[in-house]
Amino acid sequence: MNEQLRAISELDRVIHEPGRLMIIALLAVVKECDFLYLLHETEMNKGNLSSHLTRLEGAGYVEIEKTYRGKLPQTLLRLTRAGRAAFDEYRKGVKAAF
Amino acid sequence: MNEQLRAISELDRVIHEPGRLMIIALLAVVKECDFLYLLHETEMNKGNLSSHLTRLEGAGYVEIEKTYRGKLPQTLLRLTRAGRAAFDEYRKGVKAAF
DNA sequence: ACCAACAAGTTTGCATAACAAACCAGTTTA
DNA sequence: TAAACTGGTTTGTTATGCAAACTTGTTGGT
Repeated sequence: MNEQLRAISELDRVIHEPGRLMIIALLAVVKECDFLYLLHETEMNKGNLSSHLTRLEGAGYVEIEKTYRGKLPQTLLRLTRAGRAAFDEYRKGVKAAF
Repeated sequence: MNEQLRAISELDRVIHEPGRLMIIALLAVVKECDFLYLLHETEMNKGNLSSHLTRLEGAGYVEIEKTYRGKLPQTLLRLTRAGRAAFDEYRKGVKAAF
């Protein structure tokens, strides 16, 4: 297998999924945001966004903090250190593949 | 949605799958090859490779020609014009996303 | 001549995964 | 006080990727 194909085959599938890639790319820039911001920015539906976030949390890439804004629930999201590292790695892989 | 996210969300899912991305990246370079070459080069198993190729054929991205090498069957693969165009588009999307 | 092993793929079955609809707890508005 | 809205989560269905098993034919051994 050549280098290009190797790079492709080693891409992190958790990050590779476009829905999650959008989430991570956003969090990499804004550091922290809430569920609704992600919802509007990514144009996903709520169920979808929720499950992708849960998946990212399970992978240790995203931190989910549940709090309140006034009396309404609010979910805050941040990239973990591991998440940032995985994203950097993913980008290196993409660069290597193209 | 910002430009980066738009680019991500519009990535062609048929091409985005790493298995198929490897196939297409290879075919984009070599123009034509056979099943076994792809098999060894991508390190997939046969079943997997076969179904990805069928999917790519269904999308109109790859042409499958069944022939013989001596008495043994041989399957030749080429990118179609549409396949090349889709791959170019995909790469533009990736560039735009990172 | 016959049977086992191999070549080149394809089909089948299963476990995940993505997606959207339905749901839920609490809050604000009319 | 009931209807509608907020901010999500859970559930159910569909699709997908994957590998094991199968298929069709060929070659090799005895």
